[in-house]
Amino acid sequence: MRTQTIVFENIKDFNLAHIFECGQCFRWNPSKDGKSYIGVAGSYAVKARVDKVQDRLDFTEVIGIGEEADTEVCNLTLEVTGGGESFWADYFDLNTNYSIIKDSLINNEPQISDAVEYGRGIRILNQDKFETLISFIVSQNNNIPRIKKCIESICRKYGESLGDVFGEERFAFPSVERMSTASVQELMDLKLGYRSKYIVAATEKYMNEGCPNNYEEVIAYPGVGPKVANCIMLFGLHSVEAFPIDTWVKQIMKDMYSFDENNIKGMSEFAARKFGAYAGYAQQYLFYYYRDRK
DNA sequence: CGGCAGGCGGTTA
DNA sequence: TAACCGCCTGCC
Repeated sequence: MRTQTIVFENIKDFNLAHIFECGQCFRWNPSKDGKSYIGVAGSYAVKARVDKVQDRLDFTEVIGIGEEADTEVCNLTLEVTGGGESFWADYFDLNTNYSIIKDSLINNEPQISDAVEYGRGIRILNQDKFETLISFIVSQNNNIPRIKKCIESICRKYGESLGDVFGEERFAFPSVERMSTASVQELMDLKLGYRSKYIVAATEKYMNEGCPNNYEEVIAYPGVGPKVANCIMLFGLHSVEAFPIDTWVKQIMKDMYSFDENNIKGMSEFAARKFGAYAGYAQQYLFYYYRDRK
């Protein structure tokens, strides 16, 4: 399939590895060239690359995906099968000033500064709501490689083919309508396990009621508890005050603030008080920092 | 083999 | 309301 190129210039606080490895998305992977990530967002395939902008305005250097161009000014180059500039600017949250967010977090809680520095190129993506709902139902009691495999299987079976892009066939995440054709047995065959019935029921509910708009509506979905609901709020609805508490965050809160690991309520209240409207960003910096150190 | 991985839903006390 | 338990699967 043909692609077009979109370039966003002079971006700060942006690092592909930080963005794609901080637990918010499941459909991006490093490309073999070591300088790009390839993914699918919405119904578009995309290859993303970052160039570091040097002192001379006419010279840029393509850097590897693990390298640092995030506190420096950089350019983001996207090869995409569709979507306009505004779609991709929104997807990558390019109109948000992360320097302000990071300064605010560190001022209110100096103990978080190492984590913020470590994940300083993180962006909270604006992902499709239905995809986020189903993906995080799949994520429960599950590990990342298998979550990615499960979601890829769903896309392959029910999603629209995007044709051969960047070396292999890519598939969009299925629409609600297409997903509603799936049976529990079919999903079991895709190795989704006991989450299969949740996915069928959640798709049905979404078909009937439309997109959930707040935490109470999200957690009312089958297979969605507090942790998954907060992930959907943060990653799907972009409610950046949401603070998902998973097994990693429990460990972090125990280590940093001596919380009992069962005291979820206490951790939530602490996060709301300490990080306020930016709790979701704090969660991402902390999660990425601690998980990478294990 | 048991334990565990970005939990949830149902049951029990 | 808190504590416990079973659950699909894959990997170590």
